[in-house]
This record gives sequence, C-alpha cells and structure tokens, in this order.
Amino acid sequence: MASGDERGILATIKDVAKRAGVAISTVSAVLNRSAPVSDETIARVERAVAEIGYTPHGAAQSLRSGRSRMIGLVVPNIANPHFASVAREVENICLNAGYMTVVYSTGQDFERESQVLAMMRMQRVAGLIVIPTRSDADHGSHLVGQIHVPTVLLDMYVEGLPYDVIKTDNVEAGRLATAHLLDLGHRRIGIIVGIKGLATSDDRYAGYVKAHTERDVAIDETLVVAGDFDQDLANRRTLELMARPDRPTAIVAISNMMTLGMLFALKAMKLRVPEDLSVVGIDDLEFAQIVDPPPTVVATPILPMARRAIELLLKQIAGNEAPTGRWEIHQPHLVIRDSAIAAVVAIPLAVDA
Amino acid sequence: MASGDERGILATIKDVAKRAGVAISTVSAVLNRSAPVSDETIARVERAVAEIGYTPHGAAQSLRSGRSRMIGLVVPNIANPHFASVAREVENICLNAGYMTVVYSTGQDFERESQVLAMMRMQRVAGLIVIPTRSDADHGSHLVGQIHVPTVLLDMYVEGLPYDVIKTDNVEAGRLATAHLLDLGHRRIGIIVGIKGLATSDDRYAGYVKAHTERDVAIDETLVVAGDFDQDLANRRTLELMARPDRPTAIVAISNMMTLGMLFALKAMKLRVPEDLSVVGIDDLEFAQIVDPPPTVVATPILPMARRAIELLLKQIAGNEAPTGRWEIHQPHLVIRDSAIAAVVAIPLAVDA
DNA sequence: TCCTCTTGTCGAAACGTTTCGTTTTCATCG
DNA sequence: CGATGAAAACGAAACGTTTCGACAAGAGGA
Repeated sequence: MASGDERGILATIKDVAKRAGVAISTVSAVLNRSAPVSDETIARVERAVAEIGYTPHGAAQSLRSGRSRMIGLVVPNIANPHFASVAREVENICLNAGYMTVVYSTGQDFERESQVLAMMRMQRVAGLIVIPTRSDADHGSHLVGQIHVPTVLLDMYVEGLPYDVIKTDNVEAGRLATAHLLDLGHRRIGIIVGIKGLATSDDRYAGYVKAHTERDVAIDETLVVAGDFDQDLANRRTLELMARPDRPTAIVAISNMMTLGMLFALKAMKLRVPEDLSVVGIDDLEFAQIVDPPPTVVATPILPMARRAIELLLKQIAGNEAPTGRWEIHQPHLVIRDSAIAAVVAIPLAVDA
Repeated sequence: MASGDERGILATIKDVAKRAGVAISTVSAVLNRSAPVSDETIARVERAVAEIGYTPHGAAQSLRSGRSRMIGLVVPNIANPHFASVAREVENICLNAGYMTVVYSTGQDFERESQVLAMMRMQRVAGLIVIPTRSDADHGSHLVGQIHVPTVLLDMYVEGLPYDVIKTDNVEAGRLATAHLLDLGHRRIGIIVGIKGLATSDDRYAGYVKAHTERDVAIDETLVVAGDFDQDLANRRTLELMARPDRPTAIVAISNMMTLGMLFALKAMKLRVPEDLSVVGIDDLEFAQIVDPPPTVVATPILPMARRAIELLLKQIAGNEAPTGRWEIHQPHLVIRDSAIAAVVAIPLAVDA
C-alpha cells in the first residue's frame, strides 16, 4: 500500500506488469497459477503486487471469465434470528471458499422477491440459496423464469422445481408438537397456522391433524386460526382465541416469531404459561433459556441444513453439475422446556402412538 | 422471458439492439435516459427488452462506468439481532435507491476484518458502512489503508479517521445506566466491560465512573471485570462475580448480548432478578418483553442511526462529496422495566445530580 | 441560398481482466 | 549439427457495457 493509488483509483494489473517488467498475461498467470512461470518471475510479480497494493477488479474478472465469485442468499427476513444465523453460516463458509455472499430479505413479499432476484441476476451471481415466499406451482414457474443459475432451495419447497431442496420434515414437526400436547392430556389444542399455500405452514398443520387422527381425537376447526409467519398477527390471534369462553387449553405456534408473539400476548392478558395454557412452538428460539417461560419447542436442525445447502451448491457450481432435483429431509426433534404441562382435567392417553 | 436464453447464458444489449433494429449505443441511451431518443425508438427498444427478458450485466456496467451499484456493510456479527436489524434497514433503503447491499461479519476479529475489506475492495463497492472492531489509532491507519471509497462509521469511532461517524453518546449511556442504579440506592455496582481499547466499551465504562463521581460514591475496582462483547464470557464473569462473598447488589452490562449472558448465568445460579441482584443493560433487546425478567436497559436509537448513516453515505457517493469527518451523536435513553429495584439496605440518595 | 443549430442515431474506443495462440529460448536427442 | 519439444513469456482478442465524437437530416435565421 505504499503508493500508486490516488483518489480512490486503484492499481490495475497493468501497473503490476509494468512494475515487474513482465507482460500482463504473465501477471495473470502468476495470480491464478494458471500457467507455468519461473520462480524468479513469480517473485518479481508478487513483490510488485505487494508494493502497489494491487487488488484485482472483481467486475473485470467476472466479465471476462464469465463466472462471478458471488453467491446470493434470499431469506424471508434477515432480522429474524433464525435466518440471521443461516446468513452467518453461509457467509462464513462462502468466504472460506472464496465467494462473497449477498443476502437479501423478501419480507415474504412476492414483488419484493422479484426485485431481489432481478438484482441477483444483474450481479450474475454464481449460485443461489433461496428460502421461497410461497410454494404453489404458479410461484414455481415464476421462480424458474427468474433464476438462471445453480440453486438450492432451503427450508421450503416449491412444487415441481428442478432445484435441490434441503428441508425439514415439517409434517413430523407439526405432529411432534401436537402429539406432545395430546399425550399430556390436552384435548382442545389451538393452532395458529401461517400463510395458506406455504408448504412449511401447510405441512406443519398436516402434522397437527395427523397427531389427532393417530390418537382418534376430534379437531375443533374453530381452534385453527390463520396468521402469517410473524409476531404481530400471532399476537392478535392469541388474544382472540383466549378471549373466547371455550378457549383451548393448549396452543401450537408454527414458527419462532409466532411463539414469541403468542407468549407476549399471554403475558399481556396476565395468563400464566403453562398453568393457564400450555404452549409448544416450532423452530427453536435463539435465546430460549431466558425467555419466560423457556418454551417447549420442536427444533429444526437449521444450521446443518444451511451447511449442507452450501455444500451442495458449491459442488454444483464447481462441477457444472445439473441439480438433481433431490429432496434432502432433516428430522426435527422435541425440546422439552417449561411451557407445556399436563392438562388439568382430561385423563392422559396411554402413550404408544 | 420468451426466448433467447439458453443454458443460463443471458441476453446481452447486443441482442436487444439486433431485435429492435438499432445500434447498441441507442439501446444504452434508452435504458439510461442518457441521450434524446425518439418515442418510436424508445418503444421498439423497450419491447425488445421485454421480449427477450434482458437484464443488464452489472459487472460490465461497473467496469465500464467505473461505479458499482453496491454498498458494503461490515458489522461485528450478523447473528446478533441488534446488527441484523441494522442490516435489514440498510438493505431496504439501498434497494430502493438502486443499490445492492453486501453484508459481512467480522466477528470482532482483526484478520477477518481485513479479509472482508479485501473482498469489498475487490468488488469495488461504491461505499461502505462499517462498525469497526477496534478504536485505537493503529487500527485506524490500518483501516485507512484498506478503504478507498466513501465510508461512514457506525456506532463506533476510530481515532483521527477522515470518515463521518454516527454514534451514540456512550459515556451518557454508561452514566444513565449506573446513575439509575445509584439512585435506587445501590452502592456496590459491578460492571462487565467489553474489550479494552474499544471506544464503545471504554466510553460506557467512563460513564459508569462519571455517575459515581457525580454522586461522590467510591468505586470498588474489583467489581470492574473484563469481558468481550459476547454472551459466553459475560456469563462466566457473572458467575465469578456472584460467587464472591462481597458480591455486588447490582450489575451493569454494556451490551445486549452481555445482558443476556448475565441473566442466563443468574438463572443458572438460581439467583432472582431483581430481588437478589439488580441488572441494567445497555442497548435494548429485540424481544425484551418476553425475557425473564424484562430487563431495564439504556436503549440506543440504532435504527435512526442506521438510516442516517446510509443517507450520509448515499449523499457522499452521489455528490462525490468528501467526507466531512463529522461526528453525529445520538442520545440514548433509559427504559425502565423489571430488572432493577431499590437496594434493600442503603438509603437512597437525594436526586439532584 | 447558405450557414448554423438541434435532434436522433450510429460506430468505435475504452474499462481490467482471462484466455489462447504465437514466439522465443534452450535443452535433448538422433 | 539440425530437428524436436518443452518451458516461459508475450500479444491480442474478447467479455458487455458506457461514452464520446461523428454524422445525417431537417428546422430556423440571415
């Protein structure tokens, strides 16, 4: 960084070549180890690079070579700790692999997703990890039209898309949460589902139904209320649900933010958890241990999933492999903490499931 | 997206020109509104763009024009909700301004910071918002050598750097937190400080001292213990501090994660907050309301600060303005919740400060 | 009528790399 | 000793844009 850069104009490979007294192509060969160069020349070039503080121009590289060193990560909301930790993981691994990560939030919004994908296209990212906003086939074909690079779908699938998918068994997650409550003797279990048409939400709800069916317990459809994936609406729905005379004795929340919204609503209503109401969330909370009460949740192995997604993606990019369109399903598991206890009146069911 | 793109090779401006029957430069003029073009030609070009689904090649644009549409955001840790919300805000505003955001975590690590800045340089980002890892002059000159674009420092300053700085009054934050406890009658107040040499940490500690001095209360230096900014070490330090026979009656934690670590440690020790120990944190917690207990904190207006930082940065980039090197200081304020109550033995001080 | 100005369009150069075919040098071998 | 080949270095084309000077055509003024 000694000299040579005035006013933000950085040194170019040409400057390096001149200083080292070699051709541009030789500098390139040294930098990329792409052709045999004598030890002496290598040394001269490297010295020149160090002296003038040369940093290659990424845009020029990717323009010429046709490959960019960027990977796009599209998540619903980076402010959600769940996705933030995914971002952190992706960022880390990619940096080590020499890739830059570009993270963007869609806010579960269709148009915004398009806007973000357009940006990604413009930057000609080398690959994409996407947590889609919706799961229907319409949305799928829309996505396909927008994406022209190796892509791995994370946490959520879209019907009939030619990408690899890393996901949790969401039906099992819903089943696990609900079964836990049923086995604790609860019979009136509310559930706040997410956006209809979102596989994550639909599947988790399917698990809720499955757990009931397995145990031959009837579902009161009025206890199934619609939310989105966020805190506010879950909060409101909880308020409504608990204001009813025939309120549930337990609730399942199908996302971490919804669990939070729910707990917050209950606190505002001065209802005690778990004494007045048992709660089971899906997706673990970052700081669960100091939440009041520490919630019982079905945790999904999001970090291993994220790692696997990049691994697959990098392999696709490197090997120029076509995506297999395969689903890789990771299993969730129940983490018992303090937000769910046995129902007071009902007789616990024999556990055998 | 009708045709023209096979195998991920996207259409170029040349394809558009051919299809519209005009010169490349005319297409460019239409797309950038950079020269007068007849209405009829505009229409023809726009139709061609739509028909073949043309997306400009960002790398080529920035190579030729010398300006990139990217802004870099360098934060300590994206997994920390505090910084994640900054990221969300920056991302949002930048997207609307036509810029892409590239977020990276340094993990408060010097080398990693270099690595990240090198990446940013390689991508020739148009501007940078940085939350630095250290504040000393050495680090400052190191930063200057690494940065060649308009830059705004957020939340933390580095001595004698020619960049604009948006920060909180950290001395006041420390003072506010400590004064609150002193005014509640506490006389043995512990503090877990961050990394020495970090302005944020040093200043907040200075505020702690200031509050004591103002009230003529002596400080027991052994109650001042060193942490980093993270959860784990704060946890350990709390354990140590509370294991002492002459343990404090209150503690100040100087970051959100440290507050969390502290609360967690106290919970593990089965100490009640605030009955056994009063706690005041600095920086608000995203989900404070459902933390047990909801902590009393000194909140910093991080989102307005972030907004202001981008505003300043975009202005610098657009106007080719030199940074003013000015400091803009935002005031923190006390948010009283449930983690701090009056000391049991001591007589509260008359409040006049 | 001629000159000038404006409007619309074009062609070519340039941005900083990678890549590939070519040239130079020199050792090896028949 | 001349041919062969490998190793090292070079030069130029190309990637997809923006930008700028040039040019044609028509309008307006003297």
